[in-house]
Amino acid sequence: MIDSSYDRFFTTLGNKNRLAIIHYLAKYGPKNVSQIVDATKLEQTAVSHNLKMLLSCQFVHLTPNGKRRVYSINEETIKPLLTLMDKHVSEFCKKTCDKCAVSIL
Amino acid sequence: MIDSSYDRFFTTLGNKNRLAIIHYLAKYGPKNVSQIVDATKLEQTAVSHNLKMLLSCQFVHLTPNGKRRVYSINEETIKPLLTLMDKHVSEFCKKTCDKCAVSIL
DNA sequence: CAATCATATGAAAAATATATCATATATAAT
DNA sequence: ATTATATATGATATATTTTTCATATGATTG
Repeated sequence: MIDSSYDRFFTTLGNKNRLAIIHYLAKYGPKNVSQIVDATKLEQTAVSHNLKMLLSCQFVHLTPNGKRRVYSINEETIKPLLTLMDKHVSEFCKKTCDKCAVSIL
Repeated sequence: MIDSSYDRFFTTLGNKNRLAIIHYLAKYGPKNVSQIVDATKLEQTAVSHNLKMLLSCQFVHLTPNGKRRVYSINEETIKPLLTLMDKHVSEFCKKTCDKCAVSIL
């Protein structure tokens, strides 16, 4: 199954908390772990675990700064990706959004 | 968490078997359930369950034909999506593909 | 260099997703 | 109408993910 390579790619994105982190970084720019913890109200360890996954797929970049670890979004991939999703939602889920279980923002 | 709406969207894609179905339909055009079962070597019930999820996100379309149910890919979304993924993989995983756990096709 | 702050790691527990099994439904053929 | 074929559904079993907990590491400060 030659295409199963995308598997991890999508599962990494398919998670509320990781998407929350992505969204936060996309909106407010580079942030360190504590800031992400404060913003998302997730536990520090959960944030670290999720960031590790995001980093391993290179959806985020890491820039250590002293004892802080600053994460930033990989805009090149994430921005068009989210745009594509928005497009899909608005085209195919216009009036039947319960059908596709994706709410219109 | 305004962006959690994408959640189901990505989890639906983040599964080996559903990606196999998507890939098969993308490559060979509209197929009925039995054909998908034969091609993917999955159980019929598993295929039906997975098709239901894909349909609910409108990644595939359904055209009943007699007692057959013919599924086809939603090219408008799937094609650019896979293109985007390919791009990401080839840009960010060139030599370090173990890092992002996505193998180059 | 001991203490502290920021973050990461690994293992176990809890939650969620997926596969499987039994069965239902719908169309078609006899 | 009965039987066969194609597919779907719901409940449960199984597998995978995610969270949590305890602790480790690494940089900074006093």
